[in-house]
Amino acid sequence: MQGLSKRERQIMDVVYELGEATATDIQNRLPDPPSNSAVRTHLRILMEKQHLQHRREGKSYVYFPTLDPEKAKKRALKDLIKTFFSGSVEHTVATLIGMSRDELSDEDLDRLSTMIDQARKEGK
Amino acid sequence: MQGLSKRERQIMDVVYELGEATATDIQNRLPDPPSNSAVRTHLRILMEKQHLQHRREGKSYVYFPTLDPEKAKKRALKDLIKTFFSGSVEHTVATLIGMSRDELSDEDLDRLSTMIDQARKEGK
DNA sequence: CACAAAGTGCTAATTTTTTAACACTTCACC
DNA sequence: GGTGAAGTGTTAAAAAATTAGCACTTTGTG
Repeated sequence: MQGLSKRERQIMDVVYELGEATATDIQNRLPDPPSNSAVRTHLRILMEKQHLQHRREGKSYVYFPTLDPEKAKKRALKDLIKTFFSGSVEHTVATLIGMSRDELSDEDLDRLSTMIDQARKEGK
Repeated sequence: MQGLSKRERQIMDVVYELGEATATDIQNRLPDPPSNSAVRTHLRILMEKQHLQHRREGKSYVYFPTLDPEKAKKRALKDLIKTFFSGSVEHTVATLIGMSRDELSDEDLDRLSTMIDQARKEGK
């Protein structure tokens, strides 16, 4: 009962991806979707565990993460870097750029260069 | 029985982090460590599921991932970017640099600049 | 080659997760 | 304010994951 089960993890991932979502939204995006009722049971438990909040919207509830999205992103990145990149940010960025040369336009690369220059200045 | 259970995921993460590991190595690094015997049962299942291989070394087996580490890294990054960054590599790199200015030396940043320049040339 | 130490695999029981049924609530509309 | 469609919460059964016990195997050493 500690941490998140596999299904719970999947649901949190959907919520993070969408930003916020109803039970039905989630059901539609879950792999091997269970009944709507089953999804709602998970949502209730995720509320108890404080991973989700909800607000009413018309007839239904809209669920969204308790943790600030920025923090969630950073945390996910940090964990991944620890597991797969021996904690090396540089190695991670290198892989990222290497694996997606196709997807990055010259403008994207320019913006990244600028960001790095700025980091250098601010770091000093 | 499809995909990885939570424990199995934890074990795979330890193996990726260490590169290769014995049952005891893994037991020592697992949160709420179960018996050595329990760990070994998971390892056997992960072999059946083709996520791990092993070789004998002295008395014990040393386990390592079936999937090429490079591919594993890229895959993990891709999933995370989809879930947390709407698929945007640029946004991911930006967050990465932003969140770890402290950890990156000027030399690291120089190397990253060079990498980006190179990506720009090769992309054309 | 007999022994002890360290390691292994199988099995079956326990615990956790996952599920859907069903009765209840909310809302729009006539 | 009655009706139906859409949504909700609770509960308990079913399925999956997790665990440790124990008998077996391997290896090094006298």
